[in-house]
Amino acid sequence: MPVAKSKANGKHETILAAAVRVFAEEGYFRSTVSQIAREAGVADGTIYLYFQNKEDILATFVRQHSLQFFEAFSERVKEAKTAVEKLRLLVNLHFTVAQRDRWKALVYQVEMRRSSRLMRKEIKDALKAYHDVVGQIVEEGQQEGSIRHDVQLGLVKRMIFASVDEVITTWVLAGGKYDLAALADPLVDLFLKGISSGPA
Amino acid sequence: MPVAKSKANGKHETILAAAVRVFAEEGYFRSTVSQIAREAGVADGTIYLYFQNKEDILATFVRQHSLQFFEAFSERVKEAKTAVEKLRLLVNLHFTVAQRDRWKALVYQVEMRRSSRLMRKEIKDALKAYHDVVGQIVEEGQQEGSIRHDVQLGLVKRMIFASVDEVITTWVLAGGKYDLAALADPLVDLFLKGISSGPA
Amino acid sequence: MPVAKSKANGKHETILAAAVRVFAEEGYFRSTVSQIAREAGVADGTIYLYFQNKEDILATFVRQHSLQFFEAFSERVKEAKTAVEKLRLLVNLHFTVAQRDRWKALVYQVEMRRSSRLMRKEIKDALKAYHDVVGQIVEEGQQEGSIRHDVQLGLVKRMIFASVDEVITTWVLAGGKYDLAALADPLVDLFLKGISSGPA
Amino acid sequence: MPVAKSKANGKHETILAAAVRVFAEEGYFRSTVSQIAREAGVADGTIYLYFQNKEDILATFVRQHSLQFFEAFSERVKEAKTAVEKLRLLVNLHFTVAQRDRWKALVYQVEMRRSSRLMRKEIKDALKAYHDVVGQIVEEGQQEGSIRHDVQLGLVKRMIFASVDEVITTWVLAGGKYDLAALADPLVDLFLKGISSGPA
DNA sequence: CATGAATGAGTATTCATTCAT
DNA sequence: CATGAATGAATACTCATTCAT
Repeated sequence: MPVAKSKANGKHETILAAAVRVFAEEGYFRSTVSQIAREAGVADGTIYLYFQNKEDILATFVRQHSLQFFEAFSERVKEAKTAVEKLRLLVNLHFTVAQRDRWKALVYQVEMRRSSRLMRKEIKDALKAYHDVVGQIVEEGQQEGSIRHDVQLGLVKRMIFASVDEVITTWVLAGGKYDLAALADPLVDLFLKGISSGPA
Repeated sequence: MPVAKSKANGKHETILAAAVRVFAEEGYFRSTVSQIAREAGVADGTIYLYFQNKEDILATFVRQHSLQFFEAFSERVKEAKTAVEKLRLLVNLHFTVAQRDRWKALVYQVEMRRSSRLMRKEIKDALKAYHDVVGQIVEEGQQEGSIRHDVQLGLVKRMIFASVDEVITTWVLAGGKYDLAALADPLVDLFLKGISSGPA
Repeated sequence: MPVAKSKANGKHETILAAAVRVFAEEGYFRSTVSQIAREAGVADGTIYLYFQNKEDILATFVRQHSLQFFEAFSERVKEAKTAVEKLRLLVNLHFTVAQRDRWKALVYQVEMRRSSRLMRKEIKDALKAYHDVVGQIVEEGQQEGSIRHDVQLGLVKRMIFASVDEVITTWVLAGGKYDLAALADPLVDLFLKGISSGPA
Repeated sequence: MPVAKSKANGKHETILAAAVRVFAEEGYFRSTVSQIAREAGVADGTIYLYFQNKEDILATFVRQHSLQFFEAFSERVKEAKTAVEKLRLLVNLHFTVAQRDRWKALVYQVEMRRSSRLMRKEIKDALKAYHDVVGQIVEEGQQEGSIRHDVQLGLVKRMIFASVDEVITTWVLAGGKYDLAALADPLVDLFLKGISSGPA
């Protein structure tokens, strides 16, 4: 069964991978199409056989990376029974994926947000998908009775997303020196119990 | 006692204010030094009498904005007795300031992170200051007994900073349509009590 | 007797015809070899089996179009007895041919002159052939006594060629809205009698 | 009395003159902005302080050259009494101007027609001005009785313009080897008396 | 003969920064 | 202090042409 011709020889992937490496090292704006081509071992013009322009490379990566993440989550979420378990799983997966390929994480966390017009949509889509997942989990938890009803869903989504995102970004920028995945459970505990000592 | 010469005629501030407006409207990278000069009503070259380069304008704004924020906080924190009150005050102030000048907030929240080398330091400094303040509050709360001891301080700092930051950014990008300050208390409640319904 | 291989399956003509359409619509310089290939229904590389390069396509068309024109003239000139009749026939044919296929005329009149090196020769050849024909007619007329002897042949040739050419070009660029052939006789009358009212 | 600042130091003219030389030698399309800059002794970027883009340089030259030509004609036409004298003057001036600066003539005659969109208008304007002048002369001649009434004005205009144009172009492309101005009167004679020997 | 993926040379244009006035 | 004309490095993108299949 033949795959799409333009992807048959994997040049699409080769270029994408090369671009991620270059973006991670140089930053999106300082990266040059020629650099990416060199890193990918192709001619400059070849880039444009597979991507519309420089920004499209980044957008494609973001789209694809998001997709893979949520597919993986969909797959693994079946293991979880309760909403809390699902939340732990989500955060864990996020941290694990980031730890597995720091370059991808760097681009996804930091460089993605630098571009513009075209990117805005990709970022929005990715964020929305994340928010939706969190939202479902929270609502499920409320039905189960494990999560309070007197919370503003919008705030909860933002708190969880932003915190996870920030912890990863910090780890990435610190050079990936420590064990990121180990922070998943403590962070989820914070989400669940808060920092207050009393019964509030 | 004479003020610094470069600030004597207020041209420094004029340029800074103009730059913030331009950055907010065009985005840092698409902004042009000429645009800023025109907006400020000075010649292009004049910019370089008051700032080292384009990036320095942004860095100066960030530095100054941070400074003002923490000065204001230092002033107002005296009103607060407990750590929890201080936390509420911090978040409230952050939201209020953002709401007061959305353009500044836009640049501070969004554009600041787009630049590089030079900015890295400014961002770090600003973050560190914020983290320090949060850290002090949390430790104070722990001594008071109002905040649990079994939390990782680093995670708490990041959670609080990232969540506040994200809520503001969302508000800014949404065009400042709703009342931001009203979200301060609910958000702090989330920090304190978490989302879990049980006694944990 | 086999025909030239490259013309056996008519692909040569197919490409040529496609090119003329593309050149006419886009202009020579904005036209792309890929566009021509697509219009002709062949692969990009196939073009180069039948033509040396982009310019050669245009040159070939010009050469061929000129040839056909002068063959047609040679054929029809037999009908004419006097030099004046031949001149009328030449101009008439030129106008009629242009009117029959405006796209070809557009390329021949306008685009032909845009290319360079290689084209210079083709244009020269085409012009020379035209000049030769006019020259023969004029000389014949001088022998017949119908055309003055005190004219500079070079100027006469240029006047006739340029005027016919210009009238066609104007018609082409105007979108072929009016009847071009009807202008042949009035134009020849101008050549013959001039604009002066007196007996000169 | 100060001239417009941007033209005060003649850089506008310097660049224009340099461009004409480069266009004449290399042809418009093969000419490079860098070449023009070098020839003018300025930096590449300086070109864009005085012209919008490459094509604007050519357009400016054409506009200016046309203007100068018609101003000169307006001035000198006062010397002429009859329509025929005016016609001789027009053709003479055209030939003389071309002979005076062959480079300008080369660009005006040959390169001008190569560009596109923007140029279309300039060419049209220049042609129209020429046609108008010829048209006025012919009509004046008809009123005087020196020019026949049974001619199509449109054809006469085209014949005269095209013939003059072609004779100049031939001279230019031949390298300006012979005396162009000497051809003015014989050519006008052709226009007036035609080539026919009989009393028509 | 035919294909079309790959090539890579070639270029207009922008804009942060400088410096003579 | 202020100006703004001049600089020139830096870069994404196109497209005619080739050649392995």
